[in-house]
Amino acid sequence: MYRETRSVPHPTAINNEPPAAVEAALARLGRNIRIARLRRSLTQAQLAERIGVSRFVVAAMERGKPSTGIAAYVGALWALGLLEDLATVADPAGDVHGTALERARAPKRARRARTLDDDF
Amino acid sequence: MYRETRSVPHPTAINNEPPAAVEAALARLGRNIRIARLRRSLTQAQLAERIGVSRFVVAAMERGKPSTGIAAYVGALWALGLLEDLATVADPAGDVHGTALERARAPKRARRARTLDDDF
DNA sequence: CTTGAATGTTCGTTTGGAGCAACATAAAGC
DNA sequence: GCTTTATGTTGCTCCAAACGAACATTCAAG
Repeated sequence: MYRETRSVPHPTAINNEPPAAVEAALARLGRNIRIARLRRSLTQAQLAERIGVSRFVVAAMERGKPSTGIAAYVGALWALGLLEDLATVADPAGDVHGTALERARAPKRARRARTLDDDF
Repeated sequence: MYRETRSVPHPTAINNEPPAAVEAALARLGRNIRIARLRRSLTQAQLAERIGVSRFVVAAMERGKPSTGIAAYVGALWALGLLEDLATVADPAGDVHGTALERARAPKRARRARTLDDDF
């Protein structure tokens, strides 16, 4: 019997009540996208057309809506010529924890690390 | 009549067939998240629990699935201690187009810019 | 090598996201 | 001021994302 994770139907927690830090990050990202759009004198509808979604999705993104698909966000960055900014996100080269702690390992699967490495 | 945007039922284009650049960016982001997770010796299920989703969502993210909600991705960065990497994305301060071309404007709404500024 | 755990994969069910419409509001430009 | 147009908001329909379960596969550690 084997509980995969927990028992939630579909109302995903992360979408309904994201951690404050996540919510703040999304809000800022949305604001940034909005500013970039306005600087380029694009309407929500125009940006939406370039991305291939409705204007409501653009509006939702600019409010930092958590449940909107990531493709819309990345598509917006792409349409605004800001896609390169994503390259540094979670980049292994800049991952302090990684480069410092790993040092010659590259496991393809995780393994129980019940050591004192419980960094949380 | 008033056509808001165009007539697509729901199978959003951006999710089904993202531009190659977008697809590549998502694939890389997924790989980066996976590497960061493995470096921290976390299983997909463990990371999923921290985020508040099922392990399948984590697996989907690591494959760069476009239609997965952005909250899951940002939540993963958060759970991995990499949230700060998002701060620079679409940051107005680093937006070349903006800082150079704007120079003293902050419109709250877009307006027809039919000039030769059609940067696309 | 053996074994157990992590990951991949598929299926059915449920719920919410995305599209569209219609209208309200507000700001930009005259 | 007035007009135009971008943006906000609500309600509806439809489809896919997320869940859970069960099983196959593949790696890691002993």
